[in-house]
Amino acid sequence: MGIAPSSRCRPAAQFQMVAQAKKARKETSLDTTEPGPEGRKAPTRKPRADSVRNRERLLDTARQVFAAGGSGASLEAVAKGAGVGIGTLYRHFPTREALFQAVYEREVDELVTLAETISEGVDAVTAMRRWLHGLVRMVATKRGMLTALEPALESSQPLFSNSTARLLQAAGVLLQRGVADGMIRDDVSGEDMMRAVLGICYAKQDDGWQARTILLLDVFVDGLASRR
Amino acid sequence: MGIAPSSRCRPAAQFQMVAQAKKARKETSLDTTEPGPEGRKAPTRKPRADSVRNRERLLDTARQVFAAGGSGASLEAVAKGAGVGIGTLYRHFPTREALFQAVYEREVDELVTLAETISEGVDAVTAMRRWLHGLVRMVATKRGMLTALEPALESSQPLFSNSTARLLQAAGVLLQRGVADGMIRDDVSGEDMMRAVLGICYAKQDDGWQARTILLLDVFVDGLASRR
DNA sequence: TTGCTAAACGGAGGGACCCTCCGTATATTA
DNA sequence: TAATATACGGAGGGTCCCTCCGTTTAGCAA
Repeated sequence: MGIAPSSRCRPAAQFQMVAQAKKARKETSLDTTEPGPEGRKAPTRKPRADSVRNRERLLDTARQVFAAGGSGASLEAVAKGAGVGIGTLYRHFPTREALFQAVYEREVDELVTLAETISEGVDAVTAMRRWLHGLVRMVATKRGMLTALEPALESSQPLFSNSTARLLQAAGVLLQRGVADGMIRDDVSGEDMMRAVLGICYAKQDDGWQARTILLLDVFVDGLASRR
Repeated sequence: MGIAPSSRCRPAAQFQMVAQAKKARKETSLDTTEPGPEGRKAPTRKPRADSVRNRERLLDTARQVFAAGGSGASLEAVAKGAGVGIGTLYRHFPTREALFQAVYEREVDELVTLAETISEGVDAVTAMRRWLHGLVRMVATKRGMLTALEPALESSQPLFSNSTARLLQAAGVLLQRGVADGMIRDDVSGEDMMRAVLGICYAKQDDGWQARTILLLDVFVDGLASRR
């Protein structure tokens, strides 16, 4: 019910999370090509098949559950939907954030790809505008996406996740193009911009939502493009 | 954790709230000069002293608790802090929102007053810029304020609260001045603007927060001021 | 003052979730 | 096939939500 679909908060849990966040890390980055900084002692076993399968199921289910119910959706519902115990869910994704991150990594990928392809043969401001329109369209389609992008703005994590960094960088590149051409002011960073953009995207998605949001983003881009 | 300090959501509670929202109304508007549309039958009793006192205490405590912990803060903490039972809290403020609304009505008052006084003798765009800077300063001071303003963007309520309406109107008036002078585009409503502005104000409040936010709002205002 | 009674109080209680812990089950490997 | 490193599941303790109802008390009239 918050400003996003149902979204937000999670009362006092955050205090425990602080303590917990550390021992998380490990399992989350299962796919980052990281053969191990320390030379593995034993020639580690192959990961168990059921583990891999469950992880996949959890991700699939989480995607659906979050899309339907916002980030506030129950983790227990995700576990049940995936047909695994709650313990299994927590083992794979020690924090709520870890799960989000894993689920929506792909969404971010789409955005990054879009940023790369969209700027072909148009001026920087137009490219920026198109990218943001694309972003709105994607957010409109998959309501969970905003939730996923939210952590991109969290400065709490010491060094943000891979996909966050890539997202911010994609924004930064688009900005830079404009700056280089003298079409966009140079005092706004990719992070700044994404904060404003995602902020504008929040809010209840009622009828005219998409059109209004695009208008507001255009206004913002106009502001970016106004030299002063 | 959310984008706001701790903020947001309230898992599944919202379902019950739907059913509950109706019987709320009444007590909340205790101070709106409303002598009663229907002629009172019996010459109603004077409200009990303890009731008035408790209501006041709850508001005071809630102000502090929300400021410290965001809107996600426990209502039970508020009740305990005020030295009353949880039941008493719920009798006075049947929904979480009712409590917010009552607590922050005054904050909105400040904003509205600011909007009225700030536009003395300056052009419309400058007035708008100053008002937004003032808003950021206020948000920075009282962290709970954003939480309070959030419902301003909820289109869920059939007709929004009094203070919400006044806030949006204040924004609208500032906009109109600029439109009349031809300095501000005419296709953005007060509601649109507040959505963008409050959206931009969200996000973790880390060190450079205030300065960055002001920059982003300036960019937005530049966008508003660019005729096209 | 004293009683009466409407109004207000408080907190137990049933639910939903959160996250942890640990005994049990099983996929890999030898 | 046996040994064992891994993974599984869910009970359990905790927080918070909101409702319900027996108890207390402030206003008012006698």
